Amino acid sequence: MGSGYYQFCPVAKAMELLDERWTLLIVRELVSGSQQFNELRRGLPRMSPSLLSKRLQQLARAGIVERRAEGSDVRYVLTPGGQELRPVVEALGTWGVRWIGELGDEDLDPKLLLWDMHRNIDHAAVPGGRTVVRFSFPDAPAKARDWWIVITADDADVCDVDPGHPVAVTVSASLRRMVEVWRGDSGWSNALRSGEIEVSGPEALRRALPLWFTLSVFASVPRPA
Amino acid sequence: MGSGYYQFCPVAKAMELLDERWTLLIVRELVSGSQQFNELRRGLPRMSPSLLSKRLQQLARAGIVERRAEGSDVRYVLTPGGQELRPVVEALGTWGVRWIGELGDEDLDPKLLLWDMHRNIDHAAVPGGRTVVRFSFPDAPAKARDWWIVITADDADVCDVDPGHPVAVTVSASLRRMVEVWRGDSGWSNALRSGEIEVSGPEALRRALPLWFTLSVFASVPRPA
DNA sequence: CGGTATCCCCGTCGATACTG
DNA sequence: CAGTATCGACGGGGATACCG
Repeated sequence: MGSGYYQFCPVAKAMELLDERWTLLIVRELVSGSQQFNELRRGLPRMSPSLLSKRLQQLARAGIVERRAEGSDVRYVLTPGGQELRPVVEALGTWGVRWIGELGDEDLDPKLLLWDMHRNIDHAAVPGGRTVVRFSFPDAPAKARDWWIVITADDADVCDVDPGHPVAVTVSASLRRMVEVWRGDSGWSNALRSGEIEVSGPEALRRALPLWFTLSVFASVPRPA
Repeated sequence: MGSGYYQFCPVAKAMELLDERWTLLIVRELVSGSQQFNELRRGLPRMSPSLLSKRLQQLARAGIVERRAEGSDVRYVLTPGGQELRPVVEALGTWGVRWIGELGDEDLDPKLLLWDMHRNIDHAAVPGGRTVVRFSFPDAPAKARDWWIVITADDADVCDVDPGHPVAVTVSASLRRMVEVWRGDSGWSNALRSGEIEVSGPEALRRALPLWFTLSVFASVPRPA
């Protein structure tokens, strides 16, 4: 960037750091609980690893992130100053979900959707043992059509190939509708009633499934009239 | 920019618009009450007019700003969606004032300081008629050393040349200290007691002067321990 | 006052490959 | 897993001049 604004205004000073491409999305990921390098990458698929590396260094220099290496285990952790960026991220998301209505087809990344969903599972609501949910997006390109989330008592994994375990429930929907439900643009119940999302499997599980997934934190933001 | 993040996340969608250089500072200016093109420029001295023009068009296209031309009078006004960016600007400023401690000498722009101060005058606290306050920054370059604010009942003007009217009070300080007081990093009383800011003039006015200026909205943000 | 037009430099970012 | 290395294109944006 031109790098500096040459202003003493706190907003300007904050933006000198935060207006660079990707920076605030990295903070979002950290706020969401990601800590490892490749974990961050999964939440930022279009970002090159070198750029992520560079940004993490910048954030560390700025005192927003601390790099903690214990042996070969490396973790990026928000400092107290970094944690206070949470309100910034929340304000941006709240604004975004209200005022950026239109999502392009390019924005509908199933990998990202599943990655988001898997880390917001309400494990207490899911039956014990191992539960496999299959997602099917008939309108997506062949390679991105089928996904599985394998849920256990305290973990969840995303697969883009059949993990082999028996599937408890299958969710079938257009990618767009599924994203809209996740974001809270549209409700589960409407989408189910209209048949735009189909859930198949034993009735008890079918009914329970919407409770397994805690939706995006922005889903509950009221929308403009 | 690479322009898009290709994510449906509301934070990402918001940043697609707002992470471009200068954009959020324009919003800050609009939130602060500026409406005319050259008024905006005064709050963004280092921004080229062409870029400002371009950004305003982008903001208009995004539905954040409305361009209202009545005859030859042109005003840029925040739409309802734009007004809801206020919490974003406030969150950024609140974070910035807490965690970006160090201001470079380059950040200490007296023109910007006076511009900020003049639009935050508590006219009810200032004596009636015309009151002229002179600011003197001995450490600033010759051309930026002396400034005058001419305050009337419902207006205030900044001059960088002596407007000729009798001066009611003169404030003398280092630019840095004055900025720190304005931002709330340092209190009026400390700066006055230590002599780092000197106010000269009739005692009643000298005492009253700190009340004439409402400090930055971020001045009251509590600082980290 | 309210902008456009132009010009060119330099840094950013993206893509990809590769290493310990 | 956790990054570095390299490379090239592109375009953002800074400066300045100018117009109605």
